[in-house]
Amino acid sequence: MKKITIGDASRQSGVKVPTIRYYESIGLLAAPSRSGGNQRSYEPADLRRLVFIRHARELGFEVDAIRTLLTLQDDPHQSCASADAIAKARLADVEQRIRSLMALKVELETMVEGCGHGRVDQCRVIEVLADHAQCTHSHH
Amino acid sequence: MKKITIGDASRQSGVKVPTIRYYESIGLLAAPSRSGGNQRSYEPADLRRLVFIRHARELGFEVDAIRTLLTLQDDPHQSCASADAIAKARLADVEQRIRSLMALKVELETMVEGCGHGRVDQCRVIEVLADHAQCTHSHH
DNA sequence: CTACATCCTCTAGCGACTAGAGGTGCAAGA
DNA sequence: TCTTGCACCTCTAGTCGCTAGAGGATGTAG
Repeated sequence: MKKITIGDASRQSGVKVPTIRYYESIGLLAAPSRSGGNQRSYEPADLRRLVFIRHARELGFEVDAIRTLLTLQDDPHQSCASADAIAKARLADVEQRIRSLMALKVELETMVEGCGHGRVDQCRVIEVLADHAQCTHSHH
Repeated sequence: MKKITIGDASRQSGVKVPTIRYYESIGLLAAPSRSGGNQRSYEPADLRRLVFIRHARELGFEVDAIRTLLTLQDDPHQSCASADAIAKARLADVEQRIRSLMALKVELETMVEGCGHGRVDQCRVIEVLADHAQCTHSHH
């Protein structure tokens, strides 16, 4: 069997080399065996784990949540209630973020549209920032 | 005129006390005069600046962008092209974020809906994370 | 005068990496 | 065989925008 170096693992998983070492240092990925001159040598299972982690990070899961998801994956006979709860919490968070970003978008659009491209003292961008009362939304 | 302590400034601007000191340390807010036993004493103009900063932060502007916006505000005869550009860049960023969060939401919803609340080996949450090919969207 | 809140400075920590220094290992071409 | 040059190693420090805490000084109310 050919040995998988950290560089190969990086290319095959899409996780950068220093990030792989970082994941090892925080215990998200088990330390692999070393071959020859102290170089890390990975197994296919490690690659799958890295892809899992990358995908979860792309979905915005925090490292702690991923830690839990990984232990669940390691023991497939457990109830998946925890995984479900984590995903639901993340979904709620994403929905909340979308709501505030939408409000923010409206506010920024008003600012940009109101800018007459003249001097700063007529600029709505600066004006709105200086005087919160001018906001269309007052939720923040 | 009564002296405005850092605590008053905090209450009136909505910026926390350590954050005000932090803003001073990074040069976002000028160091105020000190009165008596070395305590900071603010002017009304400082309060307006703090509100400006807080509002800009709430809109997601980075400290560097705020620095530029503040220098623009200080010189109202300048062209507001920079302010406009900063706000437009921020708007584009917000729109991009909304788009990716929407895609993410769809993916999370699929995961959560697909969870049969049984054991982990039938859980779609874990499954989707382990195998990226199962994503409805493939942009990431 | 005594509490007690508020202020001061300074350092360290958060999350999730990223960058760089300074050194070793390894495979391929001359 | 030697050398070139990339990939690897460890370690520390930096990123961003704060936040927390230690340890001490000051200000105010009763």
